[in-house]
Amino acid sequence: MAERKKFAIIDGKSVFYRGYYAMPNLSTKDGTPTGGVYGFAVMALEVIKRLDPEYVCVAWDKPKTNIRKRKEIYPEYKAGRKPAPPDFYEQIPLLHELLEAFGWPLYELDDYEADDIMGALAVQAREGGLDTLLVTSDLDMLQVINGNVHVYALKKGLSNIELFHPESFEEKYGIKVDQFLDLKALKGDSSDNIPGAPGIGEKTAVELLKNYKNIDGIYNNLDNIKESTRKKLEDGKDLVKVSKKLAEIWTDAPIKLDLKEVDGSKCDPIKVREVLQRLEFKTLARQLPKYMNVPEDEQRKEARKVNVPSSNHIRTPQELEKLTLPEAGEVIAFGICSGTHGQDPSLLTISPDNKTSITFALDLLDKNLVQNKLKDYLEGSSLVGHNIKSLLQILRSIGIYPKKIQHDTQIAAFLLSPLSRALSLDELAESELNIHLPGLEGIDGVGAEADIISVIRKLSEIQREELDKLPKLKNLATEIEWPIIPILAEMEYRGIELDVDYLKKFDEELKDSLSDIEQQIFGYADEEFNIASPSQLSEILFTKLGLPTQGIKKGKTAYSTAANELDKLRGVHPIIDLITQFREISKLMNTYVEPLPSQVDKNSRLHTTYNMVVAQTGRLSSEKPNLQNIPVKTDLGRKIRSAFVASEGNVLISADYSQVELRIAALLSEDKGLMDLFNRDVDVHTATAAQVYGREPEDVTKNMRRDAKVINFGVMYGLSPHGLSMATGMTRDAAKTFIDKYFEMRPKLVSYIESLREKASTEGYVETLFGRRRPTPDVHSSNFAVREAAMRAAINMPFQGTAADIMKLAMIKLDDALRPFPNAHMLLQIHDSLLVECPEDQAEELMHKIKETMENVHKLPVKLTVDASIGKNWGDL
DNA sequence: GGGCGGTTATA
DNA sequence: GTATAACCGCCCG
Repeated sequence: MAERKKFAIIDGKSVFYRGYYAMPNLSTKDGTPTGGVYGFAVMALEVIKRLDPEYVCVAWDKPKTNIRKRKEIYPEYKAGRKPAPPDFYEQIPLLHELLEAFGWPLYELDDYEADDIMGALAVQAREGGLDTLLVTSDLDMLQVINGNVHVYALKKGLSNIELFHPESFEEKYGIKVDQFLDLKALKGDSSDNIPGAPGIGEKTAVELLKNYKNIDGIYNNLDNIKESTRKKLEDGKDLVKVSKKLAEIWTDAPIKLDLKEVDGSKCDPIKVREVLQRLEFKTLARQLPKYMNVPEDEQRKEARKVNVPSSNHIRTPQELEKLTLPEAGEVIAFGICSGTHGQDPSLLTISPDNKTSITFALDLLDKNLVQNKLKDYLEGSSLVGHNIKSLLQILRSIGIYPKKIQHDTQIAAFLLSPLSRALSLDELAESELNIHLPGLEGIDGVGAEADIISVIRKLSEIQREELDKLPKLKNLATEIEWPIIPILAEMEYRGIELDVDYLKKFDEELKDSLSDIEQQIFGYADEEFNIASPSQLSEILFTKLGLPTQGIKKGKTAYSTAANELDKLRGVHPIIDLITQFREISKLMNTYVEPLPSQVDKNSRLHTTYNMVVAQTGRLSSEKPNLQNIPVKTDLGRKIRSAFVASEGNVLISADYSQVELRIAALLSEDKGLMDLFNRDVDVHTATAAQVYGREPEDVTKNMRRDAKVINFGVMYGLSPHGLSMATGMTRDAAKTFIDKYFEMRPKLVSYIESLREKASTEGYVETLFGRRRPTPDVHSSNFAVREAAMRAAINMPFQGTAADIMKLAMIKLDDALRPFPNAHMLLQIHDSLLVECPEDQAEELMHKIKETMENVHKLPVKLTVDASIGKNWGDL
């Protein structure tokens, strides 16, 4: 027997309403509210995916007229409902567009509520032999359940669905489906303002219905019902009657079910994609039911519309031999490898012009042959690509070292729109070109290369036009971002040597002292527990040992056990110091000592990956492993640094910019006093303290210098008097006086910070000396904390960001300066610090050269100072 | 296995 | 008070 076809009827407004409140703040870039539409789409599609119905439609409550007839029966019906907020209604036209794209008709009728439309359609569907699925967040519909009509009730959350059919209904409520209407008539419904019998709730009503079947049965047996309940039933008799009429779903709405109209296969996938894109529902676009997706061959065709480079696959030496390449010039390229840093390269595609693309099967071909063929061409050309740093790793693995970068679409996307996290090629194809780029996986990699190339080409054209409109940003790209790419690629590829044996021995020592400390902690706690679990630790400290909780921060569940909170308890109980030691050792073991040795290559070298498109300020970040947070502050930590060593015959040179960010604050604000301190080479914190406290520098105490240091840094983090008093332990008043005095001394710095606030508010972004931008949308947040945090980030960005730009520029200059020393290599960048490896006999000369190059990186009105040193390992520096 | 809170390493 | 990455425990699906 053929399965019955399924018909889903969605209660439009109720689902939309639930969605609206589930996603309160969603909006598109231009501020159009979209939360309701999103919530609706997620929930409706979830249901469609689960049920896979052949037919779908949406029933809608027509505004205002829809409840007239029930009001005639009971004027108070649905009274007391608050009007929905304006952005609720604003979204309805968007919902209509989405429904049209889905191919789901929307039915609405004067004088009939959505419930009634659903009821009428359900009856007709049953007569037509369909199974009907009512999708709603309103349990009223339960009364129409029967063997062929089921209800899918959406509950809180976006994918929380409860199915009701006659059996599950009975299980949940303890009565039969056909008693539901009477239940509602008895107990009422506050959301629709249906009265019911006053004083009768769900429990009583269910009990009565179990015993007497229905309302008539109950009223015929009043004598058998206990006094108090009987009284309520008698008094409420009229209201119960009215309630039943109100709650009853009508099935006589003048609507005719037309199967052609509700046929789900009418969906227009291209339009769905367009609408979802306009609404910026990117995740959703990837989670559509299959039939709503544009077929893959269609997607290919579309991608090729951008242009159609003919693709040539080189898989044999003969094919490689025959190939002729044009003159070096601009070339689009991308490559794929299965390892990291270009290891196990499998494929390289280049496109010298918009008519040609050539793909090299690197896994099949001899690397030397490919190198011979391509080296001069690629090293003479300028590259266009998406994440060129990875591409360079692949090229490097076959002995090709291009230096000229024309355009990187990933970095350009980040420069133009740093808030966007969607920077992968397929995401950009989707968002910028409206092209769905099928992944390479699963289709043998063949055929997709031409599409990828054309997407990169089109993207780069668009981005270059955008950059042309922002000359400073364009300059940043060409002078800093593009040239730093091959330098970072080289640094990553080269890696740094790790003394694995040394670390393994260190690990043994740490293990011993950790288990010792652990035992002592268990001794004090008088039980074993997981010290690494903040909740268990908090329980032990504050409940079992009863340590004072006064002044200790509280998290969501327990009192905080963070280091600064435990500090307040030092001396109160010996367990505190032990925990601090336990934390330090386990952190070092778990994050550095144990994982790092397992990540070295066959030459004992560690290779990090620098990311240029994460930090909003333009800093690099380092990952897998992060080599920008190798410990240095504690003695134990420095031992880990000592495991980073120069290779045989070489030494390491460390070169750190001293106080860069504060120097940049001085030059950006043109504060003469601050600039003068740096240009006179004096200790800036001591000098600041001397000025604020009105003393001679030699009379400045350690504490005075410390306070001055806090405020010097604090200014760059956008600090408040409250924050300062917290950090220094001064009273609020003392902090305020201190700050006032400081601001008096640094008038230009103060006005510059004010101008940053202003710029963030009015222009919507702040920028570095070199034109790198950071958008500041949250300075307009209605949430005070969010708004203030955004302001602080905005104030900090030009300082931190300009420092980052300067360091990158220094690396570019240094790359040039080191050219005569082919055995000297930059290894690591740690924001304001560079680590270089070179032969021992060149160290002294190179150290001075590095210092010189970094200090004179750019003509600036404030002197930059670099501290440099030489050693056999990083711990010595 | 993924997401999140809590914690800590660096600049 | 700025900017990150990575660990662990814990809860969920």
